[in-house]
Amino acid sequence: MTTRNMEDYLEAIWNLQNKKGYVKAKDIAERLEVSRPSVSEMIKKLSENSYILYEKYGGIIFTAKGKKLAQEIKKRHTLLVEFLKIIGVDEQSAQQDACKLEHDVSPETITCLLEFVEFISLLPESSKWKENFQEYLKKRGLLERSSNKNKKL
Amino acid sequence: MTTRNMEDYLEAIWNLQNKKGYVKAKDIAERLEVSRPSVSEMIKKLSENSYILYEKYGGIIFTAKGKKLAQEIKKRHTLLVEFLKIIGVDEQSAQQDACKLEHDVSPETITCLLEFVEFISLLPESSKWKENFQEYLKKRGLLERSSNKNKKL
DNA sequence: TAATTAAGTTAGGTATACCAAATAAAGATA
DNA sequence: TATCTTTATTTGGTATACCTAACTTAATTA
Repeated sequence: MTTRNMEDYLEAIWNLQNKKGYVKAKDIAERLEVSRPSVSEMIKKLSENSYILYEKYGGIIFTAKGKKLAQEIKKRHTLLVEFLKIIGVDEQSAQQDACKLEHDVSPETITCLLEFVEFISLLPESSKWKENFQEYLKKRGLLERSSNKNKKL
Repeated sequence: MTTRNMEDYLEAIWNLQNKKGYVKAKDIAERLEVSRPSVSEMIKKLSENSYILYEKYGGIIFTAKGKKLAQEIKKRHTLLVEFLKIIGVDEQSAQQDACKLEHDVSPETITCLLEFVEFISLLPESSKWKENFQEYLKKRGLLERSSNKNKKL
């Protein structure tokens, strides 16, 4: 089994791979804001669990298993961001939240989210779903936000 | 700051409190499926952090701070369950997912979810949103599920 | 009330994930 | 090529959260 941390590292490696074509421990450390010893440790662990191939002081390559998992994580992330944006979360917060939430959504919920996102995006223009929702948010904002300022939930 | 674990314990204590009127370490252990020593440890920690009042071998009472936090957590949980059910997740999975997700949703996302849930529930019957979504899911199920059986995402 | 059972705590140990400091290897440059 | 710099690893230590086994306190019941 993978821990949420292993998933974070795999995702980071995946992203770096796609962005730069190669992956250095230093870059992982920067991206995840952890120390290099932490990265060394995790690389060892991911390697022991056959998610990546790694030789000391060498490069990092995904195994088939690792690649598959990294792609799944990435898809979950993308889906969550899409969804969060639909309900009005701004891009940056959506990215941040997705990073955390992606570890805990069950496959069933993922399926439902996927269907929801597809459903919304396939709505005919005439349905005006987005406009209605926007309108609702706007009204709500005008009417209630002021009295809700300190309600954090 | 609270860890996600502290939040889990606070929520469990809150729920037991409301259900039974009092809280025993044993019950917390059962509900969270952890050992009694783990509960002792966490009780100590929550007490040190002034979320609860506790005397050895005695009862557990929330402080104002603890009560406030427990209520927030509970609200987040309830909201998440409501939302998940709207998009078609079954009750049980919704409960389970909410337990995990509730620790990681940002206040901003909570607000958006809340607005979304309210928007949906306030839709006039004539909008037939739910019916349309149901219909969509049904069609999708018939058309694509068979070819998607092994796609886990 | 004394003995038994149930509940809670302490002691000691595991696993994950983090860190700083020290060391080792690789890569760059003089 | 020898030195210096960068990068990576090892070492040793922290914090969280978990556990079992042993012990203590409280509650029950004989």
